[in-house]
Amino acid sequence: MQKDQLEVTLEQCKDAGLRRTKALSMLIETLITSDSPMTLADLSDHKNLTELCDRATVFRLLQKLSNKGVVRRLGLHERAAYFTLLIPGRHQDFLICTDCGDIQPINAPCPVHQLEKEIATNTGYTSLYHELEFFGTCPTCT
Amino acid sequence: MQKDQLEVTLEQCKDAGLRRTKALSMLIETLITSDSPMTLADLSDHKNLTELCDRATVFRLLQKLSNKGVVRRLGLHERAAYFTLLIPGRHQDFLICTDCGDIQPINAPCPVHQLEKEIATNTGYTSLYHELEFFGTCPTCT
DNA sequence: ATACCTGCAAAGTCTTTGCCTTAGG
DNA sequence: CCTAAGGCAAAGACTTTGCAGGTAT
Repeated sequence: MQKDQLEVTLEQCKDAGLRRTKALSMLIETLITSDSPMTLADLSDHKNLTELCDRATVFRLLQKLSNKGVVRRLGLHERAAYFTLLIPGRHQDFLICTDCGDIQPINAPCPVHQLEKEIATNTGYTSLYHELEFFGTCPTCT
Repeated sequence: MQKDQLEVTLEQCKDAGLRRTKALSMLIETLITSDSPMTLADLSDHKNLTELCDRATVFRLLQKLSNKGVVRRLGLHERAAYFTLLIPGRHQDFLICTDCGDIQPINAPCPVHQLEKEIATNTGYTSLYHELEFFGTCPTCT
């Protein structure tokens, strides 16, 4: 099943015009095997890849794969952290344009608080809070 | 109302042992006025602050304010972007420990997809997707 | 053959710190 | 006064790019 996924993804890459190199295969395999997202450093230092290729290669592969929509880049939009005042009782989720970077607050009630409570009880995590962001292309950039 | 918020927040800062300086007041005021989160650069280059103090000052203030729980730092946890394979029909949300950085996938059904559709219709954004992360202190780090 | 990939090393971009001066309380 | 805060400039931490040589197709 995971083996299939590797082939499927490599096929996608081929269709996208990428050559089938060892680095590419191993990168994809590593991502498939991992059950959570990985950073450039995680990947480049992973035993699968660290001997096999340079970090610049991993970087460029990830870059291409993001553009082709094969992988998704999470967090670090605009390469910087965002800060916001922490006002008790107030919570904001956001809608962000992946093209122009425009950020707007969402005024719909956040549907996540209930789940947050459940997670607290189920996992034993304390001081829970969440971040919810929607990304897409805004009408102007379409 | 917003004026009150400024005073309330400055009071918090005072309780936290911070001195009331021009830079601090203006930083808070700027954050209150903004309706979405701002980066270090946004703040430091903002007309309110750019002439008033150095970026290092803004940086240090934000750092203290985060520690005191007056502001929250969004995104860029671990100072790096995360990558994940984009498998159609599969979607993962995450639970992350703010102490040790442990990331685990959440297996509860994601309660956000419905809202995502509504947002698409209401705003005209296309290609919508979302990122949802829960943060807290894991049992081991408590 | 000929694009495309890579490794290496250098250049960028921001963040973070050290140190000495300034100024709240 | 005494200690926290701020300015300036240097140091870090990663990311990103240029170039010369290797490789899949």
